[in-house]
Amino acid sequence: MLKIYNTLSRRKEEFKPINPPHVGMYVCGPTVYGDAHLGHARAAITFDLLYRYLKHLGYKVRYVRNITDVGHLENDADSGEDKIGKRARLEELEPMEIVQRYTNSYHHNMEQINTLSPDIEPHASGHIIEQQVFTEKILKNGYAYESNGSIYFDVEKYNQKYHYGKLSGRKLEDLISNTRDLEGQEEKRHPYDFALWKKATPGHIMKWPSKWGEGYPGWHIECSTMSTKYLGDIFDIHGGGMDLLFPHHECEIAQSTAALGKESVRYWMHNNLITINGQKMGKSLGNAISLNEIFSGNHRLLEKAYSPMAVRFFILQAHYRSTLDFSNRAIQSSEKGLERLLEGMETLKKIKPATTSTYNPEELSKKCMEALDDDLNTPVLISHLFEGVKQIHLIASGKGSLSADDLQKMKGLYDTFVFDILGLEPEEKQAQSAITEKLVNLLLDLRLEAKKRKDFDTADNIRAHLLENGIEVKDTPGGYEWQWK
RNA sequence: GGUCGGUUGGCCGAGUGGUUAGGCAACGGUCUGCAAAACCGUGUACAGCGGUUCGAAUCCGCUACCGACCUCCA
Repeated sequence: MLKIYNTLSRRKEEFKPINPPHVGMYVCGPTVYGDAHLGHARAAITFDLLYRYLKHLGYKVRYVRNITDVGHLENDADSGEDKIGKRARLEELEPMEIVQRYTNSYHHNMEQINTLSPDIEPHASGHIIEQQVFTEKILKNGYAYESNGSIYFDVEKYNQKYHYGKLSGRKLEDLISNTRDLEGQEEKRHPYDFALWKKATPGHIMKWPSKWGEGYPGWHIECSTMSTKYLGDIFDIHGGGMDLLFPHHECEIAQSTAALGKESVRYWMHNNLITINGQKMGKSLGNAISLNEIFSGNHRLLEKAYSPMAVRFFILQAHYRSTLDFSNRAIQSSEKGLERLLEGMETLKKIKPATTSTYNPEELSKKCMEALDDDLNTPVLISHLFEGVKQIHLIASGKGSLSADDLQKMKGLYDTFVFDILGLEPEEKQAQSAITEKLVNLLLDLRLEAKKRKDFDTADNIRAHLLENGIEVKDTPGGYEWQWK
């Protein structure tokens, strides 16, 4: 039975869909004004894992992940400007050109790390009207007010009936004393009120007409609007990064509750952040490593390039609710661990069935399921898979055996957990043309003959040269194996 | 300042009242012409101080340190 940690209750809860076998799942996607970084990968992989596992359990999942392509307010010296618009001016591009470029780039990266596409990927810019309608509902219910062409959410009014801060564990009184003074807040009744619709300043390039004048939607309204549009007023799971918990998700709850009179989300799930040298990685901190940089090794903090699968495995080796500290050393150990796991699966393929079994794959399978059922505990799952690899080697070296039936189960288990659920895939080996293969085999045949003559100088020479060219040779009794390194 | 979370062996990272997490690295051995791979074996880990308990890394309290959120962020 699957248990997931619900941020709302701060404990693990049994997962019960509202309308089984259907599951609705909404995840906050990227704001497309820059390349995706490690943090985007972690969120995407966390919820990809959940998506894959729910499907494995037989649920019919609708996975919705948005693309934020409407500029949000940026709070720096150029306050009032939005990110996408600012980027567009710098690069002298149409805002939608920026959006398209980074959306494409995001999709490409997500494909590289082997995440499945969401079933629906709504764009905020394609739902301006819905967001206006949603805002009107909140206005009509009396939880928002118009001020100088902008619409703000009335947090205090809301808090009289509901609890603003229930998700992040805050009280309004605390918020009152802790809200920073920001520019341009005279329009708001209270500093913690937030915009549902913002009037466009003259220089603002991304804007749409509305009954309140030219403007653009507020920071949080797109998620309330699009999640309920595609998943219904009440749906099962809402996910996102820990950093979105407040204020973003808190505001979402307030908006949806104010508009619909009920809470939309049953289970709130948050993945933790990736740190670099113990510090949060973030664009604003300038220490974010983009996925393109990781895959190319082109970043001052990187000793070398790391493959998409090394990144995926690295992320899965930590529990999604723990911070994960990135370092060359840490990801290199994951890289090697993944190799060992995949090689174990190759070894498994070569095992010949026996009449009896010394190992029970079903117990392993059970333990793996239990790990996932326990709030997606992938590190424990992976540790079980490594235990299994130990058994595979034992059996392959003749110190154990598997019946044909158990062998089949073992293979099925690994395919299911490693490929289908963890979403790992064998590294792409260097393209092997038939002619290369023949030449390598020819060299190794010659080496074998040299070895028979006890001409070890020649044999070692061939092996060393092949290794220089990325080919690793392993001797076997009376023969050899080789692979691209 | 407020709120929340963390501190596990050389590194990463699970666990959470009594039993080996796991990976990487290291060391010894088997195998090998030598390697590689594989296998076998090896680590007196739970920030500090008190308390509860037959028993605590795990519960409680205090202290120290680190981090996150409170501002756009995965």
